[in-house]
Amino acid sequence: MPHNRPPETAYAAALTPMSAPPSPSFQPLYLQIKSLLEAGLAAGEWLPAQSIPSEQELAGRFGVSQGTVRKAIEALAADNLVVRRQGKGTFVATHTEETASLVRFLRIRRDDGADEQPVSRLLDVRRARAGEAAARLLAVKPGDALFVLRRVLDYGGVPTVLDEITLPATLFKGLTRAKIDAYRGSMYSFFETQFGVRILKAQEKLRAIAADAESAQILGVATGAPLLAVDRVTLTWGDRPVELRRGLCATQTHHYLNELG
Amino acid sequence: MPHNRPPETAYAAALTPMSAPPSPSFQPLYLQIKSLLEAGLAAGEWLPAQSIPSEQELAGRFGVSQGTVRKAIEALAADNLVVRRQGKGTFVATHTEETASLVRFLRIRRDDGADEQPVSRLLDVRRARAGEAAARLLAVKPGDALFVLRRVLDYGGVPTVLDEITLPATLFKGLTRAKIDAYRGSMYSFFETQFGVRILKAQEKLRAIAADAESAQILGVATGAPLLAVDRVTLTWGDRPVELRRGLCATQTHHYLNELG
DNA sequence: CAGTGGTCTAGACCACATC
DNA sequence: ATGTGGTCTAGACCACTGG
Repeated sequence: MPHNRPPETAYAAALTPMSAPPSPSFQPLYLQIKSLLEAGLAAGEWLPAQSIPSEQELAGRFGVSQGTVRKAIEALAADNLVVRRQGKGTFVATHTEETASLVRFLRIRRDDGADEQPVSRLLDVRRARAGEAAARLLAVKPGDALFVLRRVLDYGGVPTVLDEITLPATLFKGLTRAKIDAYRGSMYSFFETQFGVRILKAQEKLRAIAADAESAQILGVATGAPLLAVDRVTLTWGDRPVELRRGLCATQTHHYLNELG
Repeated sequence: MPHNRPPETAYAAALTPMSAPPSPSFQPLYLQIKSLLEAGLAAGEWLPAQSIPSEQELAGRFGVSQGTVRKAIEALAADNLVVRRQGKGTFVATHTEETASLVRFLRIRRDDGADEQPVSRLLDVRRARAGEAAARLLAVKPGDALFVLRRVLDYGGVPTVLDEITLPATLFKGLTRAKIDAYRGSMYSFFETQFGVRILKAQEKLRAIAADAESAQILGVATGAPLLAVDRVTLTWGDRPVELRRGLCATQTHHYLNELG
């Protein structure tokens, strides 16, 4: 079998094998293929929970060996973009039907280690306009329309986390309190299925602050009591920010868990 | 080349290829080899910063192909146990001369994003005996000898983190204040080079607490001010705990950064 | 130059899921 | 029986390092 086969699709024409003349921005084949697959995923070519083509199929399409496609897909799986299932196929990752979603994006745990699922209680949904800070973090213009919703997470009936969630209105057109109340499932599953907004990663900054009167009342602590403030920026494809979230956590019986590898 | 070659060393005799009769606790060859290499690392067969044998060498020693050894080593590298350097070899990971160490195990950052290296100031070193809680977390017996040291991390000259570090005396024989003061480098580099204690991973639990009088005075905040409390259990080979650490962080100008993948 | 890890290919066979 | 991903092998060539 000759090493240089003819390109079989438009894809293959864009690929640069390692044997090509050296270039300052060279990428190995499998990373180029990973990027192509990532672009397809971002473009919605394959939807969450659907399977992507088999390794054989992709190898033929790209004009490379199965092993090279495998390395690309393994890299996607390492980034939590797809899930591989032996005997079945490779599937686009989703926040629905995924227990990992709660573990991945909700780090609050009971002190005794028991894994207790919180119950979410929506307080209010309002419209607002982006201030300077929010606009910068969300990559929108100051004055752009936003949704701001607040909710409480009850752990074993005890209010423990007060979340204020800020969303750009353009990405969440038609969001209403009724829709949120009607939805069964996690917030990010809601974003994904109802608005096509795929949450991929997030950055959190943690601080200790003193509770203001309102937060204290909602969380059942004294005004001025120390609270764990978790400021999250949530990202989708291309590291575009799509959510701002401030969580205030009462840490008398619960804590924020982090594993350092 | 025949598929079934004779075992070349005692290692190879212990390996179970996939073609063997199915067993309840089967592991693929590359994971078995990973375990063997991990055992060698834990036993100190290759010391930090030294190189391990080449892929070819190991493939011969284990009686498997180079590709299988490669997968084992790649898994070790993903666990931060070794570092691969093209053209040079594969090296045992170390906390010295490693900028990643600070990034990996110290998550406090300045709010403005500038990466400022903290300066460590040792307050005191004392001997103590393990209470119930410390004994359980450190897997020692209550009453066992401990070292407890306290230090302050100054960021830009401003005291920001107050650490209380608890160590089992058996693992850190001969630890004195003078030795710590004399050492240039990170705490974990100190453990590694002076006591042969290799820090591999850690688990942190974060809470917001009110500053007691002494901590407040050291950190330059008011008594009762909210502080971020970071309770860390640090682990070495075999997930054996070797350090307990409580960090109290003033989060007026700094925060604890966490990336959720 | 030789030796190392990094990429890529080709093909065999195994384990699992579905029909 | 078929198709999927998972393991393993063998060998080629590339890229980087150092003598």
